[in-house]
Amino acid sequence: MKILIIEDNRDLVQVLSEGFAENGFDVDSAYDGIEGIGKIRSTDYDCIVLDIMIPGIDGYEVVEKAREEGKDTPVIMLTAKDSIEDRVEGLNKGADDYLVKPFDFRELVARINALTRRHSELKRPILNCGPLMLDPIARECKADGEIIPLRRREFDILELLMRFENQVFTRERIIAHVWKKEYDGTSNVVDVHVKYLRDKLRPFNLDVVVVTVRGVGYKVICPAYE
Amino acid sequence: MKILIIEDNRDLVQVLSEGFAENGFDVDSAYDGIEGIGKIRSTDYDCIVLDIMIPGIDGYEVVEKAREEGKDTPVIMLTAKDSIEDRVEGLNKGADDYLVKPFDFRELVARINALTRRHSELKRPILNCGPLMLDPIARECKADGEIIPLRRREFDILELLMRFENQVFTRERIIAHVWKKEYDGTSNVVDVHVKYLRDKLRPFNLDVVVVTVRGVGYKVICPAYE
DNA sequence: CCTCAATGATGAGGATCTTCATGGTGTCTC
DNA sequence: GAGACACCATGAAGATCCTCATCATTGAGG
Repeated sequence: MKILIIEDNRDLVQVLSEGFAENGFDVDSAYDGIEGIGKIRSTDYDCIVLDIMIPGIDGYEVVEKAREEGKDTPVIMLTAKDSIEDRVEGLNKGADDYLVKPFDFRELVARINALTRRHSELKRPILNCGPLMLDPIARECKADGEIIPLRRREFDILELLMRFENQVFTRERIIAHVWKKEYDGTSNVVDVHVKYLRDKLRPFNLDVVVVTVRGVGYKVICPAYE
Repeated sequence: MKILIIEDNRDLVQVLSEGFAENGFDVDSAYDGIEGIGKIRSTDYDCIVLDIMIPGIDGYEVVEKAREEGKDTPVIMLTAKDSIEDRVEGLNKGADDYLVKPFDFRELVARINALTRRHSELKRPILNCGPLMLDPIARECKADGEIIPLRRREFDILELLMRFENQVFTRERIIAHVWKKEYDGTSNVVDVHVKYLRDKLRPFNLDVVVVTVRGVGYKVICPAYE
Protein backbone atom coordinates (compact mmCIF):
# COMPACT_ATOMS: atom_id res chain seq x y z
CA MET A 1 0.00 0.00 0.00
CA LYS A 2 1.72 3.15 -1.28
CA ILE A 3 0.77 6.54 0.11
CA LEU A 4 1.82 10.03 -0.95
CA ILE A 5 1.76 12.89 1.54
CA ILE A 6 1.74 16.41 0.11
CA GLU A 7 2.24 18.83 2.97
CA ASP A 8 4.63 21.69 3.53
CA ASN A 9 4.90 21.30 7.29
CA ARG A 10 7.89 18.99 7.49
CA ASP A 11 7.31 18.09 11.08
CA LEU A 12 3.80 16.95 10.33
CA VAL A 13 5.09 14.99 7.34
CA GLN A 14 7.58 13.22 9.57
CA VAL A 15 4.96 12.29 12.16
CA LEU A 16 2.59 11.04 9.53
CA SER A 17 5.30 9.10 7.75
CA GLU A 18 6.33 7.29 10.88
CA GLY A 19 2.73 6.63 11.81
CA PHE A 20 1.97 5.22 8.38
CA ALA A 21 5.12 3.13 8.41
CA GLU A 22 3.96 1.57 11.68
CA ASN A 23 0.68 0.76 9.98
CA GLY A 24 2.54 -1.04 7.23
CA PHE A 25 2.11 1.63 4.59
CA ASP A 26 4.80 2.53 2.11
CA VAL A 27 5.19 6.30 2.33
CA ASP A 28 6.40 8.98 -0.04
CA SER A 29 6.16 12.74 0.44
CA ALA A 30 6.20 16.08 -1.33
CA TYR A 31 6.49 19.53 0.20
CA ASP A 32 4.66 21.61 -2.40
CA GLY A 33 2.17 21.32 -5.22
CA ILE A 34 4.66 21.14 -8.07
CA GLU A 35 6.66 18.36 -6.47
CA GLY A 36 3.37 16.62 -5.64
CA ILE A 37 2.09 16.71 -9.20
CA GLY A 38 5.39 15.34 -10.40
CA LYS A 39 5.29 12.39 -8.04
CA ILE A 40 1.66 11.67 -8.86
CA ARG A 41 2.58 11.53 -12.54
CA SER A 42 5.51 9.21 -12.10
CA THR A 43 4.16 6.79 -9.53
CA ASP A 44 0.96 4.86 -8.89
CA TYR A 45 -0.14 5.51 -5.34
CA ASP A 46 -2.99 3.82 -3.55
CA CYS A 47 -3.91 6.97 -1.70
CA ILE A 48 -2.88 10.62 -1.53
CA VAL A 49 -3.01 12.74 1.61
CA LEU A 50 -3.07 16.35 0.50
CA ASP A 51 -2.91 19.58 2.41
CA ILE A 52 -4.86 22.47 0.86
CA MET A 53 -2.60 25.24 1.97
CA ILE A 54 0.74 24.45 0.34
CA PRO A 55 3.17 26.75 -1.43
CA GLY A 56 2.87 27.33 -5.16
CA ILE A 57 0.02 25.32 -6.67
CA ASP A 58 -2.58 24.82 -3.96
CA GLY A 59 -4.23 21.54 -3.04
CA TYR A 60 -7.36 22.11 -5.09
CA GLU A 61 -5.36 22.57 -8.25
CA VAL A 62 -3.31 19.50 -7.51
CA VAL A 63 -6.43 17.32 -7.36
CA GLU A 64 -7.85 18.99 -10.42
CA LYS A 65 -4.71 18.44 -12.43
CA ALA A 66 -4.43 14.84 -11.28
CA ARG A 67 -8.01 14.14 -12.30
CA GLU A 68 -7.58 15.85 -15.65
CA GLU A 69 -4.67 13.54 -16.30
CA GLY A 70 -6.84 10.55 -15.64
CA LYS A 71 -5.57 9.63 -12.17
CA ASP A 72 -8.38 8.33 -10.01
CA THR A 73 -6.28 7.63 -6.94
CA PRO A 74 -8.27 8.32 -3.77
CA VAL A 75 -7.42 11.73 -2.31
CA ILE A 76 -7.93 12.83 1.29
CA MET A 77 -7.67 16.55 1.83
CA LEU A 78 -6.39 18.15 5.01
CA THR A 79 -8.04 21.47 5.65
CA ALA A 80 -7.93 24.18 8.29
CA LYS A 81 -11.14 24.67 10.13
CA ASP A 82 -12.59 27.74 8.45
CA SER A 83 -11.60 26.84 4.93
CA ILE A 84 -14.48 24.43 4.59
CA GLU A 85 -17.53 26.50 4.00
CA ASP A 86 -16.58 28.88 1.27
CA ARG A 87 -14.67 26.41 -0.82
CA VAL A 88 -17.44 24.14 -1.95
CA GLU A 89 -16.62 24.54 -5.65
CA GLY A 90 -12.98 23.78 -4.99
CA LEU A 91 -13.96 20.80 -2.92
CA ASN A 92 -15.82 19.40 -5.89
CA LYS A 93 -12.71 19.16 -7.97
CA GLY A 94 -12.23 15.52 -7.26
CA ALA A 95 -11.17 14.83 -3.70
CA ASP A 96 -12.67 11.80 -2.03
CA ASP A 97 -12.68 12.71 1.62
CA TYR A 98 -11.36 15.38 3.92
CA LEU A 99 -10.17 15.87 7.46
CA VAL A 100 -10.15 19.06 9.47
CA LYS A 101 -6.98 20.01 11.31
CA PRO A 102 -6.19 19.31 14.04
CA PHE A 103 -7.20 15.72 13.48
CA ASP A 104 -6.77 12.39 15.15
CA PHE A 105 -4.22 10.19 13.45
CA ARG A 106 -6.32 7.08 13.94
CA GLU A 107 -9.17 8.77 12.14
CA LEU A 108 -6.93 9.50 9.18
CA VAL A 109 -5.87 5.87 9.00
CA ALA A 110 -9.50 4.79 9.26
CA ARG A 111 -10.47 6.99 6.34
CA ILE A 112 -7.57 5.83 4.23
CA ASN A 113 -8.59 2.26 4.85
CA ALA A 114 -12.20 3.04 4.03
CA LEU A 115 -11.24 4.72 0.78
CA THR A 116 -8.76 2.15 -0.43
CA ARG A 117 -10.99 -0.71 0.56
CA ARG A 118 -13.76 0.45 -1.68
CA HIS A 119 -11.54 1.92 -4.35
CA SER A 120 -12.81 0.91 -7.78
CA GLU A 121 -16.36 0.88 -6.51
CA LEU A 122 -17.97 4.07 -5.26
CA LYS A 123 -15.29 6.18 -3.65
CA ARG A 124 -16.50 9.46 -2.29
CA PRO A 125 -18.16 8.68 1.05
CA ILE A 126 -21.80 9.63 0.78
CA LEU A 127 -23.72 9.23 4.01
CA ASN A 128 -27.22 7.89 3.64
CA CYS A 129 -30.07 7.57 6.02
CA GLY A 130 -33.22 6.50 4.23
CA PRO A 131 -34.25 9.37 1.97
CA LEU A 132 -31.67 11.63 3.59
CA MET A 133 -28.30 11.93 1.92
CA LEU A 134 -25.25 13.88 2.99
CA ASP A 135 -22.14 14.48 0.91
CA PRO A 136 -19.34 15.74 3.17
CA ILE A 137 -17.14 16.68 0.23
CA ALA A 138 -19.67 18.69 -1.71
CA ARG A 139 -20.97 19.76 1.67
CA GLU A 140 -24.47 19.10 0.45
CA CYS A 141 -27.46 17.64 2.17
CA LYS A 142 -30.35 16.29 0.11
CA ALA A 143 -33.71 14.67 0.78
CA ASP A 144 -35.71 13.29 -2.15
CA GLY A 145 -33.16 14.92 -4.42
CA GLU A 146 -33.92 18.34 -3.03
CA ILE A 147 -31.06 20.26 -1.45
CA ILE A 148 -31.56 21.23 2.16
CA PRO A 149 -29.42 24.26 2.87
CA LEU A 150 -27.69 23.70 6.19
CA ARG A 151 -25.53 26.10 8.10
CA ARG A 152 -22.08 25.22 9.33
CA ARG A 153 -23.03 24.03 12.80
CA GLU A 154 -26.07 22.16 11.57
CA PHE A 155 -24.09 20.44 8.86
CA ASP A 156 -21.21 19.49 11.13
CA ILE A 157 -23.50 18.04 13.76
CA LEU A 158 -25.50 16.06 11.22
CA GLU A 159 -22.35 14.79 9.55
CA LEU A 160 -20.92 13.60 12.83
CA LEU A 161 -24.12 11.80 13.79
CA MET A 162 -24.57 10.28 10.33
CA ARG A 163 -21.01 9.00 10.17
CA PHE A 164 -21.88 6.86 13.16
CA GLU A 165 -25.53 6.10 12.64
CA ASN A 166 -27.45 4.93 15.65
CA GLN A 167 -24.58 5.77 17.99
CA VAL A 168 -25.32 8.19 20.77
CA PHE A 169 -23.16 11.29 21.13
CA THR A 170 -23.04 13.28 24.34
CA ARG A 171 -23.05 17.05 24.16
CA GLU A 172 -19.43 16.93 25.25
CA ARG A 173 -18.39 14.81 22.30
CA ILE A 174 -20.41 16.90 19.89
CA ILE A 175 -18.86 20.11 21.18
CA ALA A 176 -15.41 18.57 21.01
CA HIS A 177 -15.84 17.43 17.41
CA VAL A 178 -17.79 20.33 15.94
CA TRP A 179 -16.50 23.25 17.98
CA LYS A 180 -13.07 21.75 18.64
CA LYS A 181 -13.12 22.95 22.21
CA GLU A 182 -14.17 21.55 25.55
CA TYR A 183 -17.66 21.76 26.96
CA ASP A 184 -18.10 24.15 29.84
CA GLY A 185 -21.13 22.23 31.08
CA THR A 186 -23.59 25.09 30.99
CA SER A 187 -24.30 26.10 27.41
CA ASN A 188 -27.15 24.64 25.43
CA VAL A 189 -25.78 25.49 21.99
CA VAL A 190 -25.98 21.91 20.85
CA ASP A 191 -29.65 21.72 21.77
CA VAL A 192 -30.39 24.88 19.86
CA HIS A 193 -28.63 23.76 16.72
CA VAL A 194 -30.26 20.37 16.92
CA LYS A 195 -33.55 22.23 16.99
CA TYR A 196 -32.56 24.26 13.90
CA LEU A 197 -31.62 21.03 12.19
CA ARG A 198 -34.90 19.38 13.03
CA ASP A 199 -36.79 22.44 11.84
CA LYS A 200 -35.13 22.07 8.46
CA LEU A 201 -35.68 18.34 8.26
CA ARG A 202 -39.30 18.48 9.41
CA PRO A 203 -40.81 19.43 6.00
CA PHE A 204 -39.47 16.10 4.76
CA ASN A 205 -40.91 14.25 7.75
CA LEU A 206 -37.35 13.59 8.73
CA ASP A 207 -36.99 15.33 12.04
CA VAL A 208 -37.47 11.98 13.75
CA VAL A 209 -34.12 11.10 12.26
CA VAL A 210 -32.36 13.05 15.00
CA VAL A 211 -33.33 11.33 18.19
CA THR A 212 -32.88 12.54 21.73
CA VAL A 213 -31.47 9.98 24.13
CA ARG A 214 -32.58 11.31 27.43
CA GLY A 215 -29.82 11.93 29.91
CA VAL A 216 -27.17 11.09 27.35
CA GLY A 217 -27.29 13.05 24.13
CA TYR A 218 -28.41 12.73 20.51
CA LYS A 219 -28.14 10.19 17.73
CA VAL A 220 -29.30 9.65 14.18
CA ILE A 221 -31.47 6.70 13.28
CA CYS A 222 -32.65 5.49 9.93
CA PRO A 223 -36.44 5.27 10.20
CA ALA A 224 -36.68 3.04 7.11
CA TYR A 225 -35.13 0.18 9.05
CA GLU A 226 -37.47 0.35 11.97
CA MET B 1 17.46 23.74 28.86
CA LYS B 2 14.86 21.19 30.02
CA ILE B 3 11.38 21.16 28.53
CA LEU B 4 8.30 19.16 29.47
CA ILE B 5 5.60 18.44 26.91
CA ILE B 6 2.20 17.46 28.25
CA GLU B 7 0.09 16.33 25.32
CA ASP B 8 -1.98 13.22 24.68
CA ASN B 9 -1.41 13.08 20.95
CA ARG B 10 1.63 10.86 20.86
CA ASP B 11 2.45 11.68 17.28
CA LEU B 12 2.55 15.36 18.05
CA VAL B 13 4.71 14.66 21.08
CA GLN B 14 7.15 12.80 18.92
CA VAL B 15 7.38 15.58 16.33
CA LEU B 16 7.85 18.19 18.98
CA SER B 17 10.41 16.12 20.83
CA GLU B 18 12.52 15.66 17.75
CA GLY B 19 12.19 19.29 16.82
CA PHE B 20 13.23 20.40 20.29
CA ALA B 21 16.11 17.98 20.33
CA GLU B 22 17.38 19.53 17.10
CA ASN B 23 17.20 22.91 18.82
CA GLY B 24 19.35 21.61 21.61
CA PHE B 25 16.62 21.27 24.20
CA ASP B 26 16.41 18.44 26.66
CA VAL B 27 12.92 16.99 26.33
CA ASP B 28 10.60 15.08 28.62
CA SER B 29 6.95 14.24 28.03
CA ALA B 30 3.71 13.27 29.73
CA TYR B 31 0.52 12.02 28.11
CA ASP B 32 -2.04 13.21 30.60
CA GLY B 33 -2.57 15.66 33.43
CA ILE B 34 -1.78 13.31 36.29
CA GLU B 35 1.49 12.18 34.77
CA GLY B 36 2.26 15.81 33.98
CA ILE B 37 1.72 17.01 37.54
CA GLY B 38 3.92 14.21 38.80
CA LYS B 39 6.78 15.16 36.52
CA ILE B 40 6.44 18.84 37.35
CA ARG B 41 6.69 17.97 41.03
CA SER B 42 9.78 15.82 40.67
CA THR B 43 11.79 17.81 38.17
CA ASP B 44 12.75 21.41 37.57
CA TYR B 45 11.94 22.30 34.00
CA ASP B 46 12.84 25.52 32.23
CA CYS B 47 9.61 25.53 30.29
CA ILE B 48 6.39 23.50 30.02
CA VAL B 49 4.42 23.05 26.83
CA LEU B 50 0.92 22.10 27.83
CA ASP B 51 -2.10 21.04 25.81
CA ILE B 52 -5.45 22.10 27.26
CA MET B 53 -7.47 19.16 26.09
CA ILE B 54 -5.83 16.20 27.76
CA PRO B 55 -7.40 13.20 29.49
CA GLY B 56 -8.12 13.32 33.20
CA ILE B 57 -7.06 16.61 34.73
CA ASP B 58 -7.24 19.26 32.03
CA GLY B 59 -4.52 21.75 31.22
CA TYR B 60 -5.98 24.60 33.24
CA GLU B 61 -5.97 22.53 36.39
CA VAL B 62 -2.42 21.43 35.75
CA VAL B 63 -1.23 25.04 35.64
CA GLU B 64 -3.31 25.92 38.65
CA LYS B 65 -1.94 23.04 40.69
CA ALA B 66 1.62 23.79 39.64
CA ARG B 67 1.24 27.44 40.66
CA GLU B 68 -0.38 26.51 43.95
CA GLU B 69 2.61 24.36 44.69
CA GLY B 70 4.91 27.30 44.09
CA LYS B 71 6.25 26.35 40.68
CA ASP B 72 6.78 29.40 38.51
CA THR B 73 8.14 27.59 35.49
CA PRO B 74 7.00 29.31 32.31
CA VAL B 75 4.02 27.55 30.75
CA ILE B 76 2.94 27.75 27.12
CA MET B 77 -0.54 26.46 26.47
CA LEU B 78 -1.63 24.78 23.27
CA THR B 79 -5.25 25.43 22.52
CA ALA B 80 -7.74 24.59 19.81
CA LYS B 81 -9.09 27.51 17.90
CA ASP B 82 -12.46 28.09 19.50
CA SER B 83 -11.40 27.46 23.06
CA ILE B 84 -9.92 30.90 23.41
CA GLU B 85 -12.78 33.24 23.92
CA ASP B 86 -14.84 31.70 26.65
CA ARG B 87 -11.97 30.51 28.77
CA VAL B 88 -10.59 33.77 29.99
CA GLU B 89 -10.81 32.81 33.64
CA GLY B 90 -9.10 29.53 32.96
CA LEU B 91 -6.43 31.32 31.00
CA ASN B 92 -5.75 33.47 34.00
CA LYS B 93 -4.76 30.55 36.14
CA GLY B 94 -1.09 31.10 35.54
CA ALA B 95 -0.03 30.27 32.02
CA ASP B 96 2.51 32.58 30.44
CA ASP B 97 1.72 32.34 26.76
CA TYR B 98 -0.37 30.32 24.39
CA LEU B 99 -0.42 29.07 20.85
CA VAL B 100 -3.42 28.16 18.76
CA LYS B 101 -3.39 24.85 16.91
CA PRO B 102 -2.42 24.30 14.21
CA PHE B 103 0.72 26.27 14.85
CA ASP B 104 4.09 26.77 13.28
CA PHE B 105 6.88 24.95 15.05
CA ARG B 106 9.28 27.86 14.64
CA GLU B 107 6.80 30.11 16.37
CA LEU B 108 6.65 27.74 19.33
CA VAL B 109 10.42 27.76 19.62
CA ALA B 110 10.46 31.54 19.38
CA ARG B 111 8.00 31.84 22.24
CA ILE B 112 9.86 29.37 24.39
CA ASN B 113 13.03 31.37 23.87
CA ALA B 114 11.24 34.61 24.65
CA LEU B 115 9.80 33.18 27.85
CA THR B 116 12.92 31.53 29.16
CA ARG B 117 15.08 34.50 28.25
CA ARG B 118 13.09 36.81 30.43
CA HIS B 119 12.21 34.24 33.06
CA SER B 120 12.71 35.72 36.51
CA GLU B 121 11.87 39.17 35.21
CA LEU B 122 8.37 39.84 33.92
CA LYS B 123 7.14 36.68 32.26
CA ARG B 124 3.71 36.92 30.79
CA PRO B 125 4.11 38.68 27.46
CA ILE B 126 2.19 41.92 27.63
CA LEU B 127 2.14 43.84 24.40
CA ASN B 128 2.46 47.59 24.76
CA CYS B 129 2.06 50.40 22.35
CA GLY B 130 2.14 53.73 24.11
CA PRO B 131 -0.95 53.91 26.29
CA LEU B 132 -2.37 50.83 24.63
CA MET B 133 -1.79 47.51 26.33
CA LEU B 134 -2.78 44.04 25.27
CA ASP B 135 -2.58 40.90 27.38
CA PRO B 136 -2.93 37.85 25.12
CA ILE B 137 -3.30 35.50 28.06
CA ALA B 138 -5.99 37.39 29.91
CA ARG B 139 -7.29 38.33 26.49
CA GLU B 140 -7.68 41.86 27.69
CA CYS B 141 -7.02 45.13 25.96
CA LYS B 142 -6.60 48.30 28.01
CA ALA B 143 -5.95 51.96 27.35
CA ASP B 144 -5.28 54.28 30.26
CA GLY B 145 -6.19 51.39 32.53
CA GLU B 146 -9.65 51.18 31.05
CA ILE B 147 -10.66 47.89 29.47
CA ILE B 148 -11.62 48.09 25.81
CA PRO B 149 -13.92 45.18 25.05
CA LEU B 150 -12.80 43.67 21.75
CA ARG B 151 -14.46 40.92 19.83
CA ARG B 152 -12.61 37.83 18.67
CA ARG B 153 -11.62 39.04 15.21
CA GLU B 154 -10.71 42.49 16.45
CA PHE B 155 -8.56 41.09 19.23
CA ASP B 156 -6.81 38.58 17.02
CA ILE B 157 -5.97 41.16 14.40
CA LEU B 158 -4.69 43.64 16.96
CA GLU B 159 -2.64 40.98 18.72
CA LEU B 160 -1.00 39.91 15.48
CA LEU B 161 -0.13 43.48 14.54
CA MET B 162 1.10 44.35 18.02
CA ARG B 163 3.30 41.27 18.26
CA PHE B 164 5.21 42.67 15.31
CA GLU B 165 4.94 46.38 15.80
CA ASN B 166 5.64 48.56 12.78
CA GLN B 167 5.66 45.54 10.48
CA VAL B 168 3.19 45.58 7.61
CA PHE B 169 0.84 42.65 7.20
CA THR B 170 -0.97 41.98 3.95
CA ARG B 171 -4.61 40.96 4.03
CA GLU B 172 -3.47 37.51 2.96
CA ARG B 173 -1.23 37.08 5.99
CA ILE B 174 -3.85 38.46 8.34
CA ILE B 175 -6.48 36.10 6.96
CA ALA B 176 -4.04 33.20 7.20
CA HIS B 177 -3.18 33.95 10.85
CA VAL B 178 -6.54 35.00 12.19
CA TRP B 179 -8.94 32.98 10.10
CA LYS B 180 -6.52 30.12 9.50
CA LYS B 181 -7.61 29.80 5.91
CA GLU B 182 -6.50 31.13 2.59
CA TYR B 183 -7.61 34.43 1.16
CA ASP B 184 -9.96 34.20 -1.79
CA GLY B 185 -8.90 37.64 -2.94
CA THR B 186 -12.34 39.19 -3.01
CA SER B 187 -13.61 39.65 0.53
CA ASN B 188 -12.99 42.82 2.51
CA VAL B 189 -13.50 41.26 5.92
CA VAL B 190 -10.17 42.44 7.16
CA ASP B 191 -10.97 46.03 6.22
CA VAL B 192 -14.26 45.83 8.03
CA HIS B 193 -12.79 44.47 11.23
CA VAL B 194 -9.99 46.99 11.12
CA LYS B 195 -12.68 49.63 10.96
CA TYR B 196 -14.45 48.12 13.97
CA LEU B 197 -11.13 48.11 15.79
CA ARG B 198 -10.42 51.74 14.96
CA ASP B 199 -13.92 52.72 16.03
CA LYS B 200 -13.21 51.23 19.44
CA LEU B 201 -9.77 52.81 19.73
CA ARG B 202 -10.87 56.24 18.53
CA PRO B 203 -12.31 57.42 21.87
CA PHE B 204 -8.78 57.08 23.22
CA ASN B 205 -7.28 58.96 20.27
CA LEU B 206 -5.66 55.69 19.38
CA ASP B 207 -7.13 54.84 16.02
CA VAL B 208 -4.01 56.21 14.38
CA VAL B 209 -2.25 53.25 15.94
CA VAL B 210 -3.56 51.02 13.19
CA VAL B 211 -2.06 52.43 10.02
CA THR B 212 -3.00 51.67 6.45
CA VAL B 213 -0.10 51.00 4.11
CA ARG B 214 -1.62 51.69 0.78
CA GLY B 215 -1.41 48.84 -1.68
CA VAL B 216 0.07 46.53 0.93
CA GLY B 217 -1.92 46.13 4.12
CA TYR B 218 -1.99 47.29 7.72
CA LYS B 219 0.45 47.74 10.55
CA VAL B 220 0.55 49.03 14.12
CA ILE B 221 2.75 51.93 15.09
CA CYS B 222 3.51 53.39 18.46
CA PRO B 223 2.66 57.10 18.16
CA ALA B 224 4.61 57.95 21.30
CA TYR B 225 7.88 57.25 19.50
CA GLU B 226 7.12 59.43 16.51
C1' DC C 1 -3.96 71.02 -12.22
C1' DC C 2 -7.35 67.68 -13.82
C1' DT C 3 -9.02 63.18 -14.74
C1' DC C 4 -9.13 58.43 -14.18
C1' DA C 5 -8.38 54.22 -12.04
C1' DA C 6 -7.14 51.76 -8.14
C1' DT C 7 -7.59 51.27 -3.45
C1' DG C 8 -9.50 51.86 1.04
C1' DA C 9 -13.42 53.42 4.24
C1' DT C 10 -17.90 53.23 5.53
C1' DG C 11 -22.93 52.26 6.14
C1' DA C 12 -26.52 49.19 5.96
C1' DG C 13 -28.55 44.90 5.89
C1' DG C 14 -28.70 40.28 6.60
C1' DA C 15 -26.89 35.66 7.98
C1' DT C 16 -25.39 33.06 11.58
C1' DC C 17 -24.56 31.93 16.10
C1' DT C 18 -25.22 32.12 21.09
C1' DT C 19 -27.45 33.06 25.41
C1' DC C 20 -31.22 33.40 28.37
C1' DA C 21 -35.70 32.66 30.12
C1' DT C 22 -39.62 29.91 30.04
C1' DG C 23 -42.44 26.08 29.55
C1' DG C 24 -43.02 21.12 28.59
C1' DT C 25 -41.97 16.26 29.23
C1' DG C 26 -40.11 12.24 31.18
C1' DT C 27 -38.71 9.79 35.45
C1' DC C 28 -38.41 8.74 40.15
C1' DT C 29 -40.30 8.48 44.77
C1' DC C 30 -43.70 8.18 47.89
C1' DG D 1 -51.36 9.01 40.67
C1' DA D 2 -49.24 13.41 42.62
C1' DG D 3 -45.39 15.91 43.37
C1' DA D 4 -40.61 16.96 42.75
C1' DC D 5 -36.87 17.05 40.03
C1' DA D 6 -33.92 16.66 36.13
C1' DC D 7 -33.78 17.15 31.44
C1' DC D 8 -35.08 18.91 27.06
C1' DA D 9 -37.53 22.10 23.61
C1' DT D 10 -38.55 26.43 22.21
C1' DG D 11 -38.98 31.47 21.42
C1' DA D 12 -36.93 35.64 21.43
C1' DA D 13 -33.35 38.83 21.72
C1' DG D 14 -28.91 40.20 21.13
C1' DA D 15 -23.98 39.59 19.73
C1' DT D 16 -20.99 38.79 16.19
C1' DC D 17 -19.68 38.39 11.73
C1' DC D 18 -19.76 38.97 6.76
C1' DT D 19 -21.29 40.80 2.19
C1' DC D 20 -22.48 44.25 -0.77
C1' DA D 21 -22.98 48.76 -2.53
C1' DT D 22 -21.40 53.21 -2.31
C1' DC D 23 -18.44 56.97 -1.20
C1' DA D 24 -13.78 58.99 -0.29
C1' DT D 25 -8.96 59.13 -1.00
C1' DT D 26 -4.73 58.45 -3.20
C1' DG D 27 -1.49 58.33 -6.90
C1' DA D 28 -0.31 58.33 -11.79
C1' DG D 29 -0.49 60.19 -16.33
C1' DG D 30 -1.81 63.55 -19.30
